[in-house]
Amino acid sequence: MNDSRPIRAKSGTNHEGTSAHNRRVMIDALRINGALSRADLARATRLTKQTVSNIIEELERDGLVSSQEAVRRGRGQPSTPYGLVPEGAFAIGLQIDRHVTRAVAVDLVGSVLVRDEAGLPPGGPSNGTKVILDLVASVRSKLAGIVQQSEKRLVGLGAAMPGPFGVAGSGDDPWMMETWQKFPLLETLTAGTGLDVGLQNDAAAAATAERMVGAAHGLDHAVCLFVGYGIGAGLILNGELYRGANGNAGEIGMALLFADGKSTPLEHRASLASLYQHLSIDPADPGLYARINDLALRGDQSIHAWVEAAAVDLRWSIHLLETLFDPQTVILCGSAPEALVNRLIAAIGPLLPSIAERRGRTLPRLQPGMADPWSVALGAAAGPISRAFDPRFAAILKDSLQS
Amino acid sequence: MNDSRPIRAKSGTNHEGTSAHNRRVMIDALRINGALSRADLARATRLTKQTVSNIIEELERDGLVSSQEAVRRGRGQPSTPYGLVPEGAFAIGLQIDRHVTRAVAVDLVGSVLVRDEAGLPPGGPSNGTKVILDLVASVRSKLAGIVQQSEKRLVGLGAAMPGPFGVAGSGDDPWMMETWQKFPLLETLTAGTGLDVGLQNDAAAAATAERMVGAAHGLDHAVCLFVGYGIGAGLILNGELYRGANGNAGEIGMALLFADGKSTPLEHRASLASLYQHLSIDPADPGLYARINDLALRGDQSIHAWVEAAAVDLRWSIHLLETLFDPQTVILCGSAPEALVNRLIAAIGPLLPSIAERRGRTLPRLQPGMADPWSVALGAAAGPISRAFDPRFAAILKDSLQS
DNA sequence: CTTATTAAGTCAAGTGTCTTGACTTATTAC
DNA sequence: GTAATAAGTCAAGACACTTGACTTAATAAG
Repeated sequence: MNDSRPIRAKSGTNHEGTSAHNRRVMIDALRINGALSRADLARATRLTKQTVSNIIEELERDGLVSSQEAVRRGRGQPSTPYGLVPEGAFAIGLQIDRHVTRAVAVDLVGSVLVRDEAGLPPGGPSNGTKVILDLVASVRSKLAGIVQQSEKRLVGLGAAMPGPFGVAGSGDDPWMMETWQKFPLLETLTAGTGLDVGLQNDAAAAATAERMVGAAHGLDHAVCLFVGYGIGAGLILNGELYRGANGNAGEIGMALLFADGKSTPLEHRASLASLYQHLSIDPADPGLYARINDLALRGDQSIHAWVEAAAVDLRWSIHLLETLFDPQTVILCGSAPEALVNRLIAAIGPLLPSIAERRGRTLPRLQPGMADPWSVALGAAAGPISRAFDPRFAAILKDSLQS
Repeated sequence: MNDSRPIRAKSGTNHEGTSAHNRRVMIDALRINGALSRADLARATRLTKQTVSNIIEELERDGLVSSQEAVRRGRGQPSTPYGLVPEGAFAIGLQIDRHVTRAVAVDLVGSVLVRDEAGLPPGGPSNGTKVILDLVASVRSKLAGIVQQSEKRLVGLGAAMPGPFGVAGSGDDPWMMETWQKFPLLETLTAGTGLDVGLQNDAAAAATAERMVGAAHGLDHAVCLFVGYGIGAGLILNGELYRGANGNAGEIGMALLFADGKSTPLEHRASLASLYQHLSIDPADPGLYARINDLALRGDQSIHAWVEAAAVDLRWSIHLLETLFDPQTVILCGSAPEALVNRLIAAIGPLLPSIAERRGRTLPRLQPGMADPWSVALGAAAGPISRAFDPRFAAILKDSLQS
């Protein structure tokens, strides 16, 4: 009876877990509602006034919240609102894309303090690693030049790149990201920066950004359809980013569409890659963004056909995401010029009927999100901040407390 | 500054939440691994031996676990394994389908102790409510006849019916479920039984059943594709059933497929309803199940064409679910005869390429699940048991503790 | 202007649950 | 037979939330 099978169980919790959760709940409440008094916090979180007082005192000592001018709200002692201190924490966000890498430094409330980018040489990680590490170091030192003690308050480095991760020979990827996807990026970045590093795909990063400072702010169920070089969906489910069993959830770009007897991945039909192909543009062109923006603003005919075709696929994608995830809202975002995203949204409507057509909806079914080449890097930075400060089941458990 | 906007915040937690979580973690560990000693539990949950001892003692007093014969495992004092006591808790599961309603009584480990069914008269809730309440009462009294004190250990009533819920005029539903979907079933059942009632769609119930006693046992990320009168997906994400913002997540049957220039919901192409139509069978026929089972077993030609056509759509559905949810496995189940599900699985293979093709997979991408007319009722009953005993984020929070 | 009422926030003691470290018990290895 | 090992208990301790009385500071009412 040599019974050495591993025992699977979820982790238990203890006082520290309780306390960690309550701290996170306070920060979350202040992020969603803006400054609140301790009495407000006590009512909203169902904790006692005393507990809230203790936690707020601690958060204030830690430099995460600060008191504001007292507010008279009728009879009774005026309340003292507390708000998040933007300089309470920082994170570095890193986007690795086909031809370029971008890094930003972001604070606790999601403001971008530093941004910087560099071209990625061809050849994948062997040539790109140094560029990336230099870029991160540069952003980090610029941040240190702007705010004091930034290093002490740096909660981590979030990296974002196109997925999927760890998939057996996707093979037909013509954009050379496969070498990056196979590369031990996490380990390299950890070793090269000494920071706590997280990795997610670009759509997940975009969703994280939308949740922190965008259209998904305060929502617990939102899907971000991200149109970039590829296309993917970032999933906010139950108030947390959903990653799936292997970090590849939401890779809708790999969904196969059947038409005319052949199957094509969505990504080949509705993505900037397909637009570049349609326009016969070199994706490595540095003036790309401005050029597309210009075309979109002018309503150029050359872009029109692509927009119309992509809108058909996107309309269906949105319908499908609504049907499967039942979110409060779908957000269309991208690392594309805003003008292009707006044209897409205009062309997509009206939406297909779906379970999202409910009586008493308050949010629109489809909303524009950030459309900005920096949104992925911002989302990448939002990852560590969310992991460090948002209420999450995992944060309560013992195995997440020490390590 | 009359500032009375509602403040949104997540609930905090306290010692009770900690304790509730740890109890649930113990029960979960025993459910997944079978009987375990306190020392094993302490290692697996990262709690101290002492804490585990206290909790196990309490669970034993509550009749949820019991000690087994001591086991000698080499040097050191023999360990005393503790296992779940099946009679520790019971739940009633109720399935409401088009022409029939089924109820089961289930124990803590998911064994069905009582099962009973009744035909549903046409006319929707106005005629059906009494039938349902009588059925529940009958199952309940039969359970009381089998086990002592069953009423005291009844944790709730789970109901399952085809979704979607609360959707504005789905209109084209030819199966008369719409009147049920609009009916305040939850309130009626609560009032009529005095039990804690939960409601979910049939696919979600099937997934809950698979997680408790089926192919998803111990998995944290699994998708159950449920082929019944309609078709839907039950989602186990992060170890919990995912319901979406409005309880309609996974309603893949409403996904529109485009072919030959027109759009058709998946449900009209791959579901038992479509099979009945294909075979020109009356779905109200009481001998339906046996007849289909017989046809499937014989490999009848009349069923073959439908199987082949449905397999195409199901293959694609599985591909899509893998792509969007990145689960550990997809489970095909149904309220269909097992022989039919097996034929479908055979016809579906080989699967389409997707992100599920990973190096080092241990689980098959597609597995057969329960195919049994009673599986939905079982899953419905599994709902309250899961809510009462599985580790869940919500169970830690203060607002779930008292009410 | 005075007093009652209301609400925010503090104080200090209390309670529940996990943790710690020493100890007991039971078995196998040498 | 003794040492080593592992399960499990005991009792004190630590931690974080709770309780209820109290203080502070404002508005409403007379």
